[in-house]
Amino acid sequence: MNKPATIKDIAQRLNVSISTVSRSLRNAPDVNMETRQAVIALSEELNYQPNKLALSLRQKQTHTIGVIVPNLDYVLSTMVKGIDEVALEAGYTVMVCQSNESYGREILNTRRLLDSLVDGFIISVSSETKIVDHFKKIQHRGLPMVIFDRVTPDLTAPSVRLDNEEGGFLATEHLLEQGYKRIAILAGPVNLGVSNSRLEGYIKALKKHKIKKDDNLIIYCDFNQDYAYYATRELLAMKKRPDAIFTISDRMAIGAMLAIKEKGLKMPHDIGLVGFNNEPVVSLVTPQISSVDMPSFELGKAAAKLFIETMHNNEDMSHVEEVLRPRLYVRESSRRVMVKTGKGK
Amino acid sequence: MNKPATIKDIAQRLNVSISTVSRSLRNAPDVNMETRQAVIALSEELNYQPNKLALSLRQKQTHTIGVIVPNLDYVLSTMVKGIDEVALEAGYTVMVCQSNESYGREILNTRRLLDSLVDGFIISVSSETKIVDHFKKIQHRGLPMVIFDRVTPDLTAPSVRLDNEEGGFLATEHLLEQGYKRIAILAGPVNLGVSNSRLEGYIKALKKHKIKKDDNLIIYCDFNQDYAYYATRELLAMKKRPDAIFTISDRMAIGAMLAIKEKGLKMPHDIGLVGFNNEPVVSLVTPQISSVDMPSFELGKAAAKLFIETMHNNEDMSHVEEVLRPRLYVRESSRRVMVKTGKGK
DNA sequence: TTGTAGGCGTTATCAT
DNA sequence: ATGATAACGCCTACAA
Repeated sequence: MNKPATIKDIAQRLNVSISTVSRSLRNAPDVNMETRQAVIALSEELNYQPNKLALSLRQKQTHTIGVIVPNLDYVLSTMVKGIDEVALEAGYTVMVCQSNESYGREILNTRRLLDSLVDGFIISVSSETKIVDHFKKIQHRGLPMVIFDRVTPDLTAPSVRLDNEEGGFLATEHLLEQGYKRIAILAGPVNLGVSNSRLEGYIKALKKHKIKKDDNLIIYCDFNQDYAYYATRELLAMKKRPDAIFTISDRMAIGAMLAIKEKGLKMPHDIGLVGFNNEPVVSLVTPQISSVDMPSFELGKAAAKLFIETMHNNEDMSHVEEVLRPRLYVRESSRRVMVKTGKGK
Repeated sequence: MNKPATIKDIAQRLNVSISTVSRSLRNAPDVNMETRQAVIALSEELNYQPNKLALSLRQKQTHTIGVIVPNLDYVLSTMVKGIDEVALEAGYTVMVCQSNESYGREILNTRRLLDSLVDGFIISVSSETKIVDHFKKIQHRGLPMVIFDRVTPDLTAPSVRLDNEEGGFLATEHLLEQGYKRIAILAGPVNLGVSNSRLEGYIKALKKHKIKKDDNLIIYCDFNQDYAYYATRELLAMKKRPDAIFTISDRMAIGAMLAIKEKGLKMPHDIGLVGFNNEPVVSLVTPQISSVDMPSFELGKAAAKLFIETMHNNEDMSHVEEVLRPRLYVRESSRRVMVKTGKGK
């Protein structure tokens, strides 16, 4: 039940004024060595910790970063870990809110964090979000904000993301090089930036290899194992079925895999499969699934670093755009011929 | 750049005193209808939000709960989601810190959260933690604290956990009923409570079925896929190798599975396997792995509810112990004969 | 070198 | 019904 000590307590016990104590504790210039030492000694004895609320109230910063993420699955929780690491290092505390991919929830979270007087935001946008006024409100308040992973063109803010187009390109070109001809793509929700970019990469690779795009092989579906399963079933029921599938997430790759197995097709012989994210699960299933690696931890760290910079930098950083390069991990699900890229992790 | 409005702003614009505004906003009894309405109207127009720092400073509560977890893997992040849900509902904000299974980091997190003046704690203990003085400090401050999932006998605090012994019992008895005779267990780290309890359940089941315990079949190892893999290799190299393995986590079950496959043994025919937690991954691998379900989300919610109760309740709740019952999901890795328990999820 | 006083935004007590 | 004022814990001119 012992209440934390305050500078007032220390001042009283030492018969000095509050300001002297305050000064001593923050080693201000004008203060007698002896009094200072006495203050420090006593403050340590009493286990003095400055009251953060009072501090924050006074200096109008909470040293807290509001982080909003659509969920806490493997990839995002790894990113958050990266953010946490860097933020802690820089003396910031992180407050994480999940929007559960819900637009309404995201607005709520933004408001809550704004009410909590966080010093700024690090954000990954929910898949449901089309209007971003709630985020603009943040900027309108003059608070720094960094977007990561899922960026959106509607927001002018510093951002960190993977080169998703490159990722889509890598995956698709790999399949082409393995001799697959009719490559389908399970792209994510239509409005989501990452989906589009990965799709762009897919199209680019086809173009480069002079394969003409077949819209029947481009399936938009939710970031979801079940959807991917059903979508794949339909793909495999086509007269001219695809001989390879690129899914823009591993979760979807799993769904596709289940449908492929159910149909009795063998990977990589009958059909090739490549996922995205390189989550641990891809090397646990049989066959192991090739996947484009998402450097989650690094990306999280980069986002936090960029935030700190934005924070300490008066210049306008809103056009800074950090792009990490993806790498493909080739595994059993798509390896038919000699391997050209990295293997395992 | 528009700074948030304060009651002072409102007071000035309305030519009334600060206290009148304050009263109007918190519909206190003594206040004129007209002035109140004027205040409310303006406060809405200015989008007034009370400053949480000032509030907290004044009333000495932050409405924030500090949550410390060893990691944010599937199980724990689901639990945190449960905590979050209930806390939000009750008007609390949650601050999550990961200890990364590190004792030192846990101490650091405790201190940070204490410094942040959280109103209390919801904690799951790191596997490395043997001394719990840092947690006792919390109680010493008079702050409520609830332990969940990984409880420890050294701490007298309200807790929520799974009946781990029952879980161990269920898994083991199931294997026995499937006709397995030599059942090995990959128990976790020795000091960890959950490990011991699940092991207790295992032993209890053996006793009940008059099988004598063989210490060579009890392997203590880290909560870790690789360790489990190597441990299983050794088990399978024994002269009289086990014909079933119960691992106290799914991660470990995966490790065991890899070793089993490598050895060329078939599940469930040659050897049975049961895991713990019932993570989604167990039904993605081949064969699908039987597992004791951990109701993570529910457990998280229960922990938060218990916290809120403890908070609002003056009585001593430190001996309240909520225990959730586990349930076994039988899958391919251990189903040899007629099924008696639930299937799928 | 040290102390006094005002303020951060809010609520609560006491007058008016 | 309303207003002044002190207080929460801290910092910082300014005064001494």
